[in-house]
Amino acid sequence: MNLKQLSELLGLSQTTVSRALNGYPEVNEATRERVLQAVKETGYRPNKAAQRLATGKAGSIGLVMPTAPGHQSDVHFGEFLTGLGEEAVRHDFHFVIMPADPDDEVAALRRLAISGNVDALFVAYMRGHDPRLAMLKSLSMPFVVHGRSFGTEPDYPYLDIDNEAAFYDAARLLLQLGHTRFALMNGPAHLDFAIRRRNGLIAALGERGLELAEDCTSHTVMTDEEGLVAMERFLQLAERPTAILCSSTVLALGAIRAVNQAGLKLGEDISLIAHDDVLPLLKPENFSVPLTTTRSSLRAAGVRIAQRLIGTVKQAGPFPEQELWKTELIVRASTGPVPQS
Amino acid sequence: MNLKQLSELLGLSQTTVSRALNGYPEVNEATRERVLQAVKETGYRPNKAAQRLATGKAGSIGLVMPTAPGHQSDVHFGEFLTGLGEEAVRHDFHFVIMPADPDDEVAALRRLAISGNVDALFVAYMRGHDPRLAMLKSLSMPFVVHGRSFGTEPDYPYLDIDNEAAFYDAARLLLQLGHTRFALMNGPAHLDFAIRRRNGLIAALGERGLELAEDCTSHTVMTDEEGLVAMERFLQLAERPTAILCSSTVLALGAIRAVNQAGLKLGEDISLIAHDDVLPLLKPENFSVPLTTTRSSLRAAGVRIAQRLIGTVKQAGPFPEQELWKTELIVRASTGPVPQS
DNA sequence: TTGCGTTGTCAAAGCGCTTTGAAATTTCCT
DNA sequence: AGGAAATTTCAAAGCGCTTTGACAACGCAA
Repeated sequence: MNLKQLSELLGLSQTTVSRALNGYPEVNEATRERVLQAVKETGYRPNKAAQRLATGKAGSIGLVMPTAPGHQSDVHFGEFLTGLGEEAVRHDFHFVIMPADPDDEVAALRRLAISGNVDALFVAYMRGHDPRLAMLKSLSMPFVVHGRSFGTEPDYPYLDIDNEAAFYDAARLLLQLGHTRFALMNGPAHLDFAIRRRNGLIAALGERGLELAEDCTSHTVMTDEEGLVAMERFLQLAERPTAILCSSTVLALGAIRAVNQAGLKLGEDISLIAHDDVLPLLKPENFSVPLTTTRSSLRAAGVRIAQRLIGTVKQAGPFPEQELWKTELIVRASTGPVPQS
Repeated sequence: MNLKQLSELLGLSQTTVSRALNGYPEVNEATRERVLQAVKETGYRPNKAAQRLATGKAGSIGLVMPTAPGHQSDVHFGEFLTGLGEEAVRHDFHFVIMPADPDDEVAALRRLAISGNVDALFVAYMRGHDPRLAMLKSLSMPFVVHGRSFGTEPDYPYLDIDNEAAFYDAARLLLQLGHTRFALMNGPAHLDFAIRRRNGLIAALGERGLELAEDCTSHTVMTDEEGLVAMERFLQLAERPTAILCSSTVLALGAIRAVNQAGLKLGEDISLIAHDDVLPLLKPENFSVPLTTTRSSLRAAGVRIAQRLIGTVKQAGPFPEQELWKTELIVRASTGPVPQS
């Protein structure tokens, strides 16, 4: 069933039916009723591809999903997608997801944009000096970035959390508790959030004349295995750190296993603060020793970015171009005063 | 840059250029070279919507993502998607994801199909007597179901794991260890896998003249909180169960917390077997007491389903219509002989 | 009655691609 | 050399929709 058939059925022209459907004013109310009724009866749905071709709009936002045979799937991605979806469903928008090798992200993004399948782009996993930004700007397609790109002029639309402040504040808390030996379990070194969190920690330490030792820093993908390995390394150091900052509750999971296996007590021998993306699977309050965290909901960020993206496509703007969300520092039992020894 | 412009640039007709691009034989090799060269230089990409409109194929597979403001995001969904993506990227396919309220899945699926945006559909979260099957069959669009629908003639294309055998085997193991008091922590009662796993357990118990008590069964969404609550309830029973079957490692996470809080020892006081979807986040071997599991990789299932779906669209078939994968029973430390008491 | 502004409807063009059927060109065989 | 066959290219139609610009039909004032 297509427009033509429907209009023939009704004895109207395609134009009129199309207008009736799309809420144009220049059509008789009675006619509109009749059309709507027919749509209900026939179950007619406009062909999206044709609509897209005719209008240039498709009601969809595009994103690239990094994936590869060996590539670990990332819970953060799923959680974020849920947030996007929550908003998208309200506007009858959908997603076009292009899976791509992580090395191929720039090209994949370009393909997605040029394909003419999407109205707007969402970009995540930002890196320092991210090459995608220049490409995106040249594209004249709306986009919003989750995160920022360290070292690039921040003149693009983004939503980010204040990673630097988060870890600065977290470090300050631990400093006030008397800790002086810090370690950082971070995400991959080239990612923007990792850079900023590290800077936040270094800034706080610097104020007390302290430094972050090289061997007390780990940059890895954020899995619990890597957390375990990193923590085991820290624990074998001559000058064992007593305060750990951790970029993810996933990493913390492994780290805590290492602490337990070493027979140490979290919150007493070792204090740990992790960043909490509010993953439904990993609630800091449910850890055997509830975790002190810097918190910001990934899902909420997804909702907000979808709002901005969809709003822009629908010209419902204007939206703020840059948003920087504060994180919450939530103190639980995994932090305590520095142990006497 | 579109086909017309490109063809004018080359002094060829659109037809020839199109044919050159799509690998048709009736075009001179030299001409093809020239076209390919021009494409490289201009960065021309065919408009997908137009292609879709003209051919009826779009190189995309559609799926519905259940989502709602209160709705917990589901790790399993993300993991599965990764699997699909891993295969899709090899064929330059993408996904069209339609977020939809869980109550609206049938309608959402129909919208997605009729929209003309997708070549094939993937369907998950199957229920007993699932109403989507009849709709799908009437649609004349390829689809593959992950799971099955209990109570419906299995004449549709699916890939499922043998849930019944999995829990039957798991129960047998525990029976051999002397356990007689069983409990089941299952997923939502209307879901197909939950029905079959329960049946598997009941069958194994039946062979020994045992029954599964009503108050030793819980059907909940699979979060660690629900696992905790369910296990707490089991532990307060007069005739406390000693053998637990658990439909997810996520549930197990909560269950184990309850066991620990009650001062009991997993693998001694309580034996537990969980089904393991091989979530990267939740490795059974990394639990403080490594978990005995029935295992089947969700991601691998995703890859396989994508193969079948894409193969069908590309007419690369034939593919088996029905596949039933065996699960592995992997014994670790969370199971032990029934405690003497 | 004529003339004018509204209102409701329509035919036709166009979005960018594929594909059909025919035409132009080249190649081959006798 | 002449004609058939094979190769290469093309013009035009069509996919299903939106939108422009024109055209009836109507009511109403003059």
